[in-house]
Amino acid sequence: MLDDRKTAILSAVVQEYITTALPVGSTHIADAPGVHVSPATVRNEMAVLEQEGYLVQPHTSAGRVPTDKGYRFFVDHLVVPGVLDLATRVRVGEFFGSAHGRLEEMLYRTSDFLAQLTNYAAVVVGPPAEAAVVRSVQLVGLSATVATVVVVLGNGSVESETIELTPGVSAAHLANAGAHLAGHLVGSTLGAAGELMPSGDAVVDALCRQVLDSVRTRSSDEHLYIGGTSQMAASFDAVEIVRDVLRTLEQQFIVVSLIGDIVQRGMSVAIGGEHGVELLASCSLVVAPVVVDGERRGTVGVLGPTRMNYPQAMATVEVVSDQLGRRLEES
Amino acid sequence: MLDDRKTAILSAVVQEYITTALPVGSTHIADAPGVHVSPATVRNEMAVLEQEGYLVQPHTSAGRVPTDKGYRFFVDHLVVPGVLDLATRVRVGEFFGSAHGRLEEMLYRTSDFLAQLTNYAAVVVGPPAEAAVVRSVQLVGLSATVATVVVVLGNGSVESETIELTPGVSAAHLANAGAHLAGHLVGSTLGAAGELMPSGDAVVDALCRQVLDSVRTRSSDEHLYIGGTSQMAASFDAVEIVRDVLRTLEQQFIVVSLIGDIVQRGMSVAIGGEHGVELLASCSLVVAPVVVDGERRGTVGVLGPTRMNYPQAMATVEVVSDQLGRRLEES
DNA sequence: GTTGGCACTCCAGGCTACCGAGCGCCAACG
DNA sequence: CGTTGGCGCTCGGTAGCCTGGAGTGCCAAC
Repeated sequence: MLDDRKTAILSAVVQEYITTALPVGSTHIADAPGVHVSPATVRNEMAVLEQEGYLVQPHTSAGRVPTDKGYRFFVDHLVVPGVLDLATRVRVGEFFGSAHGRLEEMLYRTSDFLAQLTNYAAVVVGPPAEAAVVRSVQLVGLSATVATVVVVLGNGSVESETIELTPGVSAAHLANAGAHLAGHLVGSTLGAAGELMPSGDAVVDALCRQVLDSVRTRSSDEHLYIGGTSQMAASFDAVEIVRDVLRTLEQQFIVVSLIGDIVQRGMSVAIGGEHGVELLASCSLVVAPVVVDGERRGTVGVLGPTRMNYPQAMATVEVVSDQLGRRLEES
Repeated sequence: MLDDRKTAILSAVVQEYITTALPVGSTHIADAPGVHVSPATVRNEMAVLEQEGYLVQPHTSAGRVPTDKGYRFFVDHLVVPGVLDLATRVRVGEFFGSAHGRLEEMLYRTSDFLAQLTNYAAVVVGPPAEAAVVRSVQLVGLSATVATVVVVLGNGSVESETIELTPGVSAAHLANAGAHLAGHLVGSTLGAAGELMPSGDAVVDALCRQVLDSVRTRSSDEHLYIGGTSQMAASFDAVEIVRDVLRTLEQQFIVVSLIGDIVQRGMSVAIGGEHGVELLASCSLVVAPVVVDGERRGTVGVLGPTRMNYPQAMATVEVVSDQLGRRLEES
């Protein structure tokens, strides 16, 4: 595809641009490791790289800047799986060692932590509730027309939902339905639980179905935790981009489906326009699935400018997702 | 304090600056309502207003810009409690009419809604858990060493906390403690519940105390919901300010205590430096308590630039807090 | 006290010039 | 034939200069 020298040059351009954010000229690259030729030669090669779409010039006679395709080649072929520096590994270890408390809180703090490590915004998609074992189901009446259903899951998360009661449902109905549901669900997962047994009371059965529907709907949408928006703001200098990114992050379902899409396609990095979300065109996303007991349970990732530090981001995301998975395995 | 004409001039300057964001010159307000004098006279008056600290010039021979003190006078003496336009009132009505579901979700959606109405960032501080009536307490063991306590409150919110069990606590202990706590707490508020009765079992009593402590600690900190950070980003044009504001918002406890402080002092508007939070020096905060059954239960507010549209923001915050209070009364 | 007039100040925007970084091309070299 | 040094060219960025306009402060006159 690209010969060794072009590869070395592309790599040097990407790395230089990542650190300086300035278009990279031939002389800056001439004696980079793996290159060591005259600037003139570098220019010739760069012209080719530009024709092939790996680099662009902001204007004639300026230095070169990597394109999305250039970054793509870089992450696919040139990022060595490098080990994270010791200090960071220690910090990660300490963080997860002392992490405790409710699942939701831990996930939020993880996103914040990841943002601090990378200096980009970080996202954590929580484990879907439907995959966790139900430990308890409870139906609590709040008024004549409103009740709350509370489901406690084995991974430490608690899902609750408010439901409107149809008139004629009494406290006894609620209690029966609660017991019936508990018998049906406790010990299995929300996703796997089969059809509900009839209880012998039509009102109770209808109520159970209503509760189950409402819980199922909710439990299928994944929770999103976003940290480090301020670091994101710091890595762009155009306020319009910051606004666009924030606007996108506010619509959590976009982000969740975007991340789901990336992971589904087996990718770990989405660069610039690749993901197809207009407002995030100047961003890249580095993600890694969180694996618990051999299955994917959520995702962690960082969101930064396309000129983000991919090696560092990838390594950090990798370590954090791994540790988070282990942490979740314990419970 | 200020004679009528100075007052009218100050008011005109503030309003003009709010809409244009440009320093205001004497000719622009010479024939504003309540002024109607020549530019020269306006200039004389403006010079006095500047000496007294209500206005500043960005540089010699530029127009005037209000100071924090100028805004303060404006909101204290010149904002007529004006009624919100009909369209907005209708929107608010529709919003709360269709609001349902979990308390947390509704509060989040409220903050988002308020942000859209005002075009500033919006904050909602949830009702403190300790003031709500406990409807159910449940203790669920997750493993030999971890349990979750779930408290369902009368206002529809659900508080949960994970606790570490001391070795030797059995499932039976958990069940006993759960029942004991339920008997103690259900029907009263977390804040008001008195001393725990001894149950006759030392292990159970210790466990109950542990749970109660942990729930009490958590229930005293108020939950914060922030919406419309993107609108905030749009109203500043310096990316550093956006970053600073985001950084502050990320540390929720700062915002919560700031808002609590403002409300406590009986204020509804904090302008620029008044609140003492360095990073928010170029922001103003308009807040209103949410009153449920005659008592303060949370707060709503908006956070915008010091040159925000105070009349509109104040009216909107007022209406939303009022409607939210009514909505919460229903449950 | 209010007003028109006048001189002054300062910013914003446009214009020019210039410098430097960078490129492409080409001829020469090994 | 790939590599290299050289040369001319092209831009962007910065600095300097000018000018127009908006605005002020002051003063004298009403």
